[in-house]
Amino acid sequence: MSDATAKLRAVGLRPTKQRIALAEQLFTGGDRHFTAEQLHADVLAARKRVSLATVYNTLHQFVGAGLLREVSVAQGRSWFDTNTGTHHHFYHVDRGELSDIPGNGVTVATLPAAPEGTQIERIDVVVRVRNAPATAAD
Amino acid sequence: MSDATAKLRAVGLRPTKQRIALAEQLFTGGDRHFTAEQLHADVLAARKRVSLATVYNTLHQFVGAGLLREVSVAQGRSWFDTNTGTHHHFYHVDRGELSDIPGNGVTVATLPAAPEGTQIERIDVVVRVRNAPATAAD
DNA sequence: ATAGCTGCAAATGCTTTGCAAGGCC
DNA sequence: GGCCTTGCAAAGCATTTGCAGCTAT
Repeated sequence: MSDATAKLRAVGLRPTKQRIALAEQLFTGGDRHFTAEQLHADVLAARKRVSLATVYNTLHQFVGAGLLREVSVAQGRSWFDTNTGTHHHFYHVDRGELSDIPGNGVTVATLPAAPEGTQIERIDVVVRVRNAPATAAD
Repeated sequence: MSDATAKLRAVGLRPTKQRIALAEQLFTGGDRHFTAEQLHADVLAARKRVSLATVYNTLHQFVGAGLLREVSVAQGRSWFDTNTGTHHHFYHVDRGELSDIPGNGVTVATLPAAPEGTQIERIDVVVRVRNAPATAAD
């Protein structure tokens, strides 16, 4: 029926009701950026009952399974992204919203050498934007 | 005596004992990266008495005054940086340490257009590194 | 049947706040 | 002296955890 089930099995997670509900919510439609609470609210709105604790647990399992990516943009709140490919973000400071930077709007030209004994895991680029001030006339 | 006092006055902050103690701790020596608790421990080690609450409050005042920059790399913990110029960071995932990327090890080649009605405030590049696995021979 | 999951609520960890006492100008 | 600061402890949030009951296989 839903391929959410298949997706879960593929990464070795038992397809339970709540994991399926969350997976359908997340992987249906385009890319999404959200916090645990937002997702929880969405699932409840879809009349599926899942506790916040389970949302958190599941989110981390999904990240571990490579189904999601976690993004650090604001202290005190975790953001998740269904787009696990290479791309970067806009973070709207005033509105507290995260969005993908379309296409290859950002390119990191020079790669730094990782410090002794370390290797690069990932590069995160966050372009912080804010409401533009009113134009001259006003 | 200490130019910490002058620095504080320059940004309109009354030079109190604790603000001076924190400023001296921060702006003496090279660039520093730290969390509120680390700074608190350092100040106590220097035999200055400042409460954690005051450290947090002061840190935010310093950020507001442009004396410090706040960096978001890990959820649940705020990092601060005495280097307010344009530069980027390495975040050592395994050790939970933040450090500057020397020189211009990173260059953002293409600047994305900010979304309608917004303007770019700042671009943060965080290169996440982790311990390199043991080499082949083991 | 059984190992793995879920939900609740309590616990945790970082950060903020309220308010009385204290310090700088 | 007056107003801004500080400190303590309590409050606040987001997130994690313990454990009994439930469920997919």
